[in-house]
Amino acid sequence: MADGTTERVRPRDRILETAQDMFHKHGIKGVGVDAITEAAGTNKMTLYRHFESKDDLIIECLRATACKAAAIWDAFEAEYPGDKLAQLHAWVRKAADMLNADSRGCDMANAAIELSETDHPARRVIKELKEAQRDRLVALCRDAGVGQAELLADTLSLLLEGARVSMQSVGAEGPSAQFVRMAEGLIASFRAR
Amino acid sequence: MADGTTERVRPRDRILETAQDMFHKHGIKGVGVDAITEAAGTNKMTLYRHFESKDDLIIECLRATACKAAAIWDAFEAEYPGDKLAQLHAWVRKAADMLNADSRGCDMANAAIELSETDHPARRVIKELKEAQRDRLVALCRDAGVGQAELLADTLSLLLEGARVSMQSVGAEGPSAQFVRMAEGLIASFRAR
DNA sequence: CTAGGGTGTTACCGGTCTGTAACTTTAGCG
DNA sequence: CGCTAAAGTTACAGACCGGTAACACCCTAG
Repeated sequence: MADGTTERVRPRDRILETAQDMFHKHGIKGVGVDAITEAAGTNKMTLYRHFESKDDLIIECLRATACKAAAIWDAFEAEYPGDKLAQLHAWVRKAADMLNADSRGCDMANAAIELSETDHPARRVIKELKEAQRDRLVALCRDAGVGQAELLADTLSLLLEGARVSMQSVGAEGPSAQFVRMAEGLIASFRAR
Repeated sequence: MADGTTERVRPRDRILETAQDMFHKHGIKGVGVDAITEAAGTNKMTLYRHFESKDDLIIECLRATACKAAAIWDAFEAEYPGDKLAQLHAWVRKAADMLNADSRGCDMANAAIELSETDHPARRVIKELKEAQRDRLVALCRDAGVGQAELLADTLSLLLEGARVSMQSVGAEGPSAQFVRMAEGLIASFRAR
């Protein structure tokens, strides 16, 4: 009780934060609600008072991580106000940094793979959030003055998605090591047109 | 013998085939050994007489799918003997075909994501098999007369890997729809250098 | 025909999972 | 202070999981 961190934050927020972390590290099907509540310093009943089900918790976690990702995007605009091309390069750099710092990839993509049931409630949420991120990257490419902005944005998307999954199957020394070179080369190539 | 109507496939092979299919469709953690044996028309005891554990079965399934993938590669050489550039384009076409025909992506990548335990026995197998595929694609690019063959091969790898996972999170109308255009554009770009 | 190995069947073990019920304790607040 | 709502505790239900034991069967090789 001396440490205020576990006491100050509401149980719901502690559960959400802990669940995000554990889902990310061990996968959704790799962690049970008991483990989450224990790590969050609470209990199962409290979890089920705040979330309808584990699926509901999963969805809330995905929304929360997407929210954090959006904050990172906002930071680009704050760092290079108006300079969309600089923001695009910052996006590449940030993506590479996150690749190096964490080898578990994208929570939404991982969830889509784990939750193979086509009617899983999290699927439509994943699609929504991913489409929003795609729209944002397309807008960034377009505003950076790139012709064929959609194609560049989609190519960068696939490259990053591929790098994140390649990281997990062959490690950091695999193809993902060249991500920055690939991305920068693509941007230069599209701008030259 | 020579009785084609009742093709008696050995239980081990039936189990292996069925497990590959079910792991692919529902994920590794999404299907139990009971479901596999039932679908294979046998029982759990027989499975454990042929495989040490579920983990062992997983590994054998991955090896089997990698073997099938290798056969597809061999088909390229058979179809365009000696013409490595044609084989590379065939690789792109085949990859796109498989993307359209099946939305569950690569078994090895999916397994790497599902089996988040860093010391899981399947992990080293996945890495081996993926590295072999990478080597093969690098060799194909090099023999096709492309400068910077490694970089092209790695870029194509990431694009395909990304397309397969994007397919599962945002669907076929997402960025993965442009895979062929991206890949062909890249090959042309690398060859022009 | 017989022996034996591969196979099928049933039952079971110990553990884990999501989710719920009933009750007690705590914390905030007028 | 006392009231109330939130949170903690314990126990449990019902299903599923990977894995094993014991035993009956059947097909074929010798």
